[in-house]
Amino acid sequence: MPSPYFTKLTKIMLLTQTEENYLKAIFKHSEEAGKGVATTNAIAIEMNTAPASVTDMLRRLSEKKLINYEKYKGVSLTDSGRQVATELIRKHRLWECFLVDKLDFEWDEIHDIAEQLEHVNSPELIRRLNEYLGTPRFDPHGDPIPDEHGNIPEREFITLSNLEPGQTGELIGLQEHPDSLMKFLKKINVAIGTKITVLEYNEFDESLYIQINNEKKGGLSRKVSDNLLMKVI
Amino acid sequence: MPSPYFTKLTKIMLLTQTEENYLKAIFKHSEEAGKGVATTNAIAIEMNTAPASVTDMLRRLSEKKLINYEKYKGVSLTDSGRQVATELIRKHRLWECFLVDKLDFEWDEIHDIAEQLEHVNSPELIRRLNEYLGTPRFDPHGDPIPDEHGNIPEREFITLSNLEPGQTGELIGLQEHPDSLMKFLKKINVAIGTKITVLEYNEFDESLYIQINNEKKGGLSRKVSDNLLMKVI
DNA sequence: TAAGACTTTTAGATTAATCTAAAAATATTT
DNA sequence: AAATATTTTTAGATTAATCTAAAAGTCTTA
Repeated sequence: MPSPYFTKLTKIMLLTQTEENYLKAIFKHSEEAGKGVATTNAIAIEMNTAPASVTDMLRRLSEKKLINYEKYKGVSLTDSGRQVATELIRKHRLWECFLVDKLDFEWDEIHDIAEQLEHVNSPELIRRLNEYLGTPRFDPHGDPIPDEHGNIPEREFITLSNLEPGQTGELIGLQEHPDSLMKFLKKINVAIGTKITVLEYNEFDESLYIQINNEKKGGLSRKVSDNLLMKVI
Repeated sequence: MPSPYFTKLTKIMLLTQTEENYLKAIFKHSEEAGKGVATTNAIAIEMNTAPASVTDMLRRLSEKKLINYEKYKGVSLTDSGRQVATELIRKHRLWECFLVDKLDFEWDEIHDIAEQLEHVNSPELIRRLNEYLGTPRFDPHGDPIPDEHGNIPEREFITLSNLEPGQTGELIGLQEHPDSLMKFLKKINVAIGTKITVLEYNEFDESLYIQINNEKKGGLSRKVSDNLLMKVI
């Protein structure tokens, strides 16, 4: 309707998967990382490309007004860039819920599949998927799922490494979730929701002696306990 | 394991989405259409590209041994090309089942979404999705779903236009399913499984006077009745 | 603060997928 | 079987996304 009266042109810009992935990488290394801006190098490492390729893409994303970019000064997302990024994260995490809740995948098997599914473009699909899953707020790794407006639920947590001997907490998420960590946790029977009691703190290597769900006891390295996000109970 | 003893190198060739779409188009215009070979022009129309682009792609698919191609002679799928094509069709139709059965989409809303989902690459995902859906043999349009080996269930049918007055049939599929046809059928309350009785044949324009599910009566053009695949009951 | 180290950008190529225009091959019709 | 029409291929460009090598900018540290 070419009328002079319409006020808001919600331009639906079709992005390539690559562009989408760059926006996610920028989100991760600026806002999510707590820094204001992402650096070219960080993005290159995240995307597994040469820094020169990143510079090139930054120029293009900047032209499309998805990022704020000044040469040599790092990069941050504009409002519309942030909207795209959080929508992708929302889609990724909803699909992860689907894979675990409905198709019985395990939490260490879903990332690569969700990485593909997140690029499927259909707002109605996501609306219905979200409803079908019961509007989950967290994904199978405990990561918060942004809502339609890009608001991300806050989690209050303390890392297991910061619990005092005697305290018990419930696992609500992971700081990072590399495959190796998830496989290890599976082996010792720790998952989202598991209760862990700190029995002893070992000063020498900063490891913990813990009890899992009031049953098995065992040791846990500092590196692992740093990655476990707990709610004290 | 670089051993001289392994015999079968199941080369998993990663194809681009575009290449995959060409293979589907070739399948549609050769085997599925009952012809031996697909022509450059037919593929160009199907893919919405210039014939020159098709020629280019044919050269590349031929190099990858996915098609049999001789200049000016048309093109057919090799065994591995056919395997890729039927897997795509399988994925497409399983996703369509998911969209309708689980997310309550209607049959005229699912094609474009399934067109994207079919390119997600994860055999395990499809294995589980198929199981989750109860191993359906036909999709929401009544189209047969190829099995893992590319075997396509046969349907026996007669078009509604070939039923005699007095005969009743059940709708089991559509010859083609453009949006306009599906929307029309929705409006007159005809869907897969609907029973249709032919009451009269109108010689002048070859239209039919029919009764739907022993209730409403109405007329149907030849063009529509040619597209309705029925099982006589 | 100047030298060296590191980061980032520029320059120039490459590949996949596309286009238009023109040439070549095949098919159809008189 | 010529002439004409249609289909298909070739030739030469273009765009997105990537690369390597080299130049430019910024940071760190001696």
